[in-house]
Amino acid sequence: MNNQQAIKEKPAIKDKPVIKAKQVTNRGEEDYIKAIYKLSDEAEGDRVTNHQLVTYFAHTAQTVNEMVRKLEKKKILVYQPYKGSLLTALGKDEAVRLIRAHRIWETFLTEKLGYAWEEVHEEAEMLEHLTSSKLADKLYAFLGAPTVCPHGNYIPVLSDMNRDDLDTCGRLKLSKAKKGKQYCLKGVVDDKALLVYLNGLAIYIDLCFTIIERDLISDIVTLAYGGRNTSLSGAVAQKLFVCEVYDAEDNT
Amino acid sequence: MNNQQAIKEKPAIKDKPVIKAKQVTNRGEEDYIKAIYKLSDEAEGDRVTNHQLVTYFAHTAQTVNEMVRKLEKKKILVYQPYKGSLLTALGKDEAVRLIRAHRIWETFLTEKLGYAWEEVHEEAEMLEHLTSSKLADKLYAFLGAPTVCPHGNYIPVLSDMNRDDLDTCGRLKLSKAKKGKQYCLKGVVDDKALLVYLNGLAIYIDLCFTIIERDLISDIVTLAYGGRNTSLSGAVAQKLFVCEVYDAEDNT
DNA sequence: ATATATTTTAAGGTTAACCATAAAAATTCA
DNA sequence: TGAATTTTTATGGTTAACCTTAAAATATAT
Ligand SMILES: [Mn+2]
Ligand SMILES: [Mn+2]
Ligand SMILES: [Mn+2]
Ligand SMILES: [Mn+2]
Repeated sequence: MNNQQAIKEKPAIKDKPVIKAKQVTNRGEEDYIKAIYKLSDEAEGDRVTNHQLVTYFAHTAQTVNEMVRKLEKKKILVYQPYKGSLLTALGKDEAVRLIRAHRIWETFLTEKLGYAWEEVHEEAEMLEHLTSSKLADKLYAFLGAPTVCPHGNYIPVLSDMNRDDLDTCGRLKLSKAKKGKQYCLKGVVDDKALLVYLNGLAIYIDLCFTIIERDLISDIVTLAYGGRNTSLSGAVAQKLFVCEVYDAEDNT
Repeated sequence: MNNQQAIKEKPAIKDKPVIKAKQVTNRGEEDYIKAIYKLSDEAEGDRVTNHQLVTYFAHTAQTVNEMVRKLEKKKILVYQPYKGSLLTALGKDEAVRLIRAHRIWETFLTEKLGYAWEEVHEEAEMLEHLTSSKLADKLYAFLGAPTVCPHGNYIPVLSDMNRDDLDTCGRLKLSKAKKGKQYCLKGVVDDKALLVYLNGLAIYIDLCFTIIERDLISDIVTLAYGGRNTSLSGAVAQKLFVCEVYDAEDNT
């Protein structure tokens, strides 16, 4: 209905249809991979049970089973009924890639755009799925190759791909810290309610404090910092990662 | 099956399930909105026919019809069979919001991450759908409130929301330019093949040139710039937007 | 060793976004 | 004013990612 129908020569420059998103894995699958990677830290034998995924995602057992079986077919994990799932090397690479992208975005949003640390997780949770290695690497370089995200968690690099202790390395859960010693906060679990709670207590990454009380019966840790004392439940203390401070400096 | 089942007190800080992506419109719909907005520039009476969408997306007529009817139900457009679709005010706002996000991302990718201008469209095409107004505004401020994207197209701001001439304002298609006059390239259609082609010809935004030949029979424009002459087809010239340069400066 | 509880899976459903085939309706052209 | 062409729409499919209900398999605890 227009000019050139017989003159069809070179692949001329013409209006191209919008590109189709054709990814290998999609958001649903990718979030399962990350979840299994994360949950396998705590679980015995590193296996992640379907039940863990049911509670983590608030999906039905049926849905979890379907997803797990699908990822199994894709060689991303090995699944044993009643035992749980174990990521393959392929699956771990995927997980680390996603966690890397996630933390890079979180760093970008806080460092460059001025987001608060409790605001970045949701955004990163979406952006991570659209992040090619190229984009991740360019962003990472732009940020100056940061080692940690705003919550103090390590941003993995390629050489970390198969390290299993990504989230602990060198750090200690505050719940395992000892009375009388001094610690520095180096990481927190990225949970919005927790982050807002910590804001209210003026607790942030790199804060140093002394443990002045450790009540093992009520499971309460009491910290002293900035001229105040704060008591935290064991549940919260389990979500804070610290390093011991050896040189006893003044930190009022 | 664990510690506190009777002690259910405050909304305690516990593991939250991963957030669910709950957007009002999704990628498919959003790309239709943008397409209708873009195509309505050229179309008569601003209406966009289903046929235009069929060729634009390379979707079937059936699919286009379904999407159009769905968007109609959502009050995003008004559709008249055999006539075409017209965006409502709501639809236009959506379109401009998306175009704004798209161009902001493109600017970020080139200005901050060093992407080439032909590499950014696909990335932006995905990122735009995950961009809240908050994110768009923060990115925009971070970029220093740029007026144009890497392809020279205007980045709309809120006050532009209902302007219809977003993509022309003040500029002229090179295909309409006159022999002997001098012009400055101010914008190009964001088409990858075109961008790569222009790279090869050392043609970029803000290049100034003189039209030394305008062959209306063969539909060819010949430009002189940087000590060279280049001939472009009318099809290409239609995708370049220029401003006339009045002060005849030296630009060899 | 059973009974109970938990976990898995079978069977079938929903919605979104696509597809194909073909009938119906409107437009355009001679 | 037909006849040819184009546009729309009715019907029915597919896949991905969720769901419910309920049966089957396994684990655990007495
Ligand atoms: Mn996070
Ligand atoms: Mn995610
Ligand atoms: Mn673009
Ligand atoms: Mn898009």
